[in-house]
Amino acid sequence: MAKRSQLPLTALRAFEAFSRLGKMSQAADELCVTHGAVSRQVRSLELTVGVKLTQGPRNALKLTDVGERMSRALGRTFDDLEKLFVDVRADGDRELHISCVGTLAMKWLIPRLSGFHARHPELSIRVTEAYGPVDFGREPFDAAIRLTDRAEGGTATPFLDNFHGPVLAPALARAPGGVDLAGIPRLHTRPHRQAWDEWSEHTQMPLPEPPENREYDHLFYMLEAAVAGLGIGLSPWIYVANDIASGRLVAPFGFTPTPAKFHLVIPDAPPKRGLAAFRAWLIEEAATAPPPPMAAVG
Amino acid sequence: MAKRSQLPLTALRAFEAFSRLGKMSQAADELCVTHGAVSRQVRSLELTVGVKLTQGPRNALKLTDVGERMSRALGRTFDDLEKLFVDVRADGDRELHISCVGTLAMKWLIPRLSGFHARHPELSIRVTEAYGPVDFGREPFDAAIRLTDRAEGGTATPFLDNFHGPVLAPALARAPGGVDLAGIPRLHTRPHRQAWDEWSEHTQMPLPEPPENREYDHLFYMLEAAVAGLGIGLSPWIYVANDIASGRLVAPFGFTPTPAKFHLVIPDAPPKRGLAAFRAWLIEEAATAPPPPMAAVG
DNA sequence: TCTGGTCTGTGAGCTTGAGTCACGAAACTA
DNA sequence: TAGTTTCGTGACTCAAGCTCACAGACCAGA
Repeated sequence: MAKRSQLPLTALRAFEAFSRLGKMSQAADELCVTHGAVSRQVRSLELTVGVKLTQGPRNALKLTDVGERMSRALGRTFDDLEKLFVDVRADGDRELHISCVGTLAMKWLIPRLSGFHARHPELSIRVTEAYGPVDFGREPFDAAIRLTDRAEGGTATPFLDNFHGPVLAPALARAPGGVDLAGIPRLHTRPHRQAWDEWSEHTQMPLPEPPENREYDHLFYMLEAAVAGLGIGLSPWIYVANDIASGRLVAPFGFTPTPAKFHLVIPDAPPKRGLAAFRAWLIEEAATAPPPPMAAVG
Repeated sequence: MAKRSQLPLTALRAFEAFSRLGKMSQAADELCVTHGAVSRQVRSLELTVGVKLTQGPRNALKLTDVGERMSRALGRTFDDLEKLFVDVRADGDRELHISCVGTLAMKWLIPRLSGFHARHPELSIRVTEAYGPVDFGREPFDAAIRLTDRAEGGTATPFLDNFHGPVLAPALARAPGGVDLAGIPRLHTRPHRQAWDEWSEHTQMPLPEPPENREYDHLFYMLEAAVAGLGIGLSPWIYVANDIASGRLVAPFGFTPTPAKFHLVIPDAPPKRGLAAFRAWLIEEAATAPPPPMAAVG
């Protein structure tokens, strides 16, 4: 019986508008439908509750007593509902939800976010790790950060160049005769096996067969292996900047720019409040980030 | 912006059910839909409010903080809505809404209703005047009273025979030579012009041409004219029983049953609470009503 | 009393939101 | 490793809900 799952919500909304405005045609305007639609909805509501809610001649419809009572209660309830909805939406306005490739998020974006919060205390950033192409019509993201060489599904603003280069533990690099790619085990990541070939192409450096190839499921594991002296790995600059600064890793060949850059992708449709500020901050932050040691031009 | 006219009510209901039950599949059961429907609605709600409401792996979905707050407020609001709806429906249950041919309502039903109220104080009867065939699927009536010789759109129970006969003012009837249909102006009602012919047919009485024919828009006007001595009119018994008892009118030919009887028509679908009591009372009341003076069998 | 204006009711037909079905993926569990 | 539970989703379907256009009821002013 009368469970909430069966509530005729559309009819209730139509009746609420009619009862508040007094005229079906005005209610229709508010609901952006025709008066006929409201008329049908009100009639259908009367049928399901089994009570007449309206009375009087067509051109001067009034509510019945029951209709009057229902109107008052309904009005309050819809006020609540509307307020709730607006509140939650306001939460949404205060929060920028960024979809970001996980590695950049962890090593670059999140460590810098406190600066953004200090400058824009009224905005909060929520970062979700994601990799594939983003579809703003399907997921509630306000923007996405992706490493790509072309825009995809929205307007993409490049804000950070990407560099990569071989890194290894200092102890391994200090071997007699300098760093020889043919003499050190080579470390790979499974998601991006072609990385070394790309680097060779970008730098025009020959890539001799190494004594051994090791493969890791994730860049972080690979980097830990490199720090431990297990071989030489290829890594984007931003992920190892700290390790190089602290001397845990060295980059004997420097870093080379890749064609792909980090882009901020924003949906074409509605420019969300705070997004411009975020983009400006992002570009500024990227500009002040320390540049990598460049590759010795071969 | 975010006006109540644009509220995604279905999505809100789906999310409310999901947030209360914790599982999409349970929410789907409650709403009598598939889990896919709930999934889509929740996702669409997240898109329109621009906030993620759920998080976690598929098989153990949780609400986000915003989702949690929204859930609480939504739950309360839907509680209100459900309660309101049930209350109004309960009003409907206490009230029997009868569609009744106006003349019977005024002269017979309404004067007797106090007896019904005394016996069933928990029920209230609302009588609306109507004439045409009733469509319970279109109007919120619980039952209808019609003068007909066949059932129409529902189950019809005959409860009161219909009689008709010529009536006129006593002064006019006392004319020398008794009442002569050929010598008295004949009164008609516009909605039922063939009434005199039907009476002639039922009684096998010849119907000579009168000196004059007068036509009235409504039976009541015609009866007033008869009381005023303007002519002889044909009226159903129940409408003139009081006038005859009080001597304002006389019926020199008595009254003749018509094939049509008064029927209580009730919808086939849901037997409304109190309707059985009303029908019983109606039949009883009709049985104890005084019979008319019968026609002298010609 | 006529005429024009306002408002709602309604038959017929159309559009699209909401749902179904069936499959797949992700996370557990034994 | 197989089985279970649960949610996400592409493709398709269907009827709730709407529009359109007309009609009927009422009113007001000339």
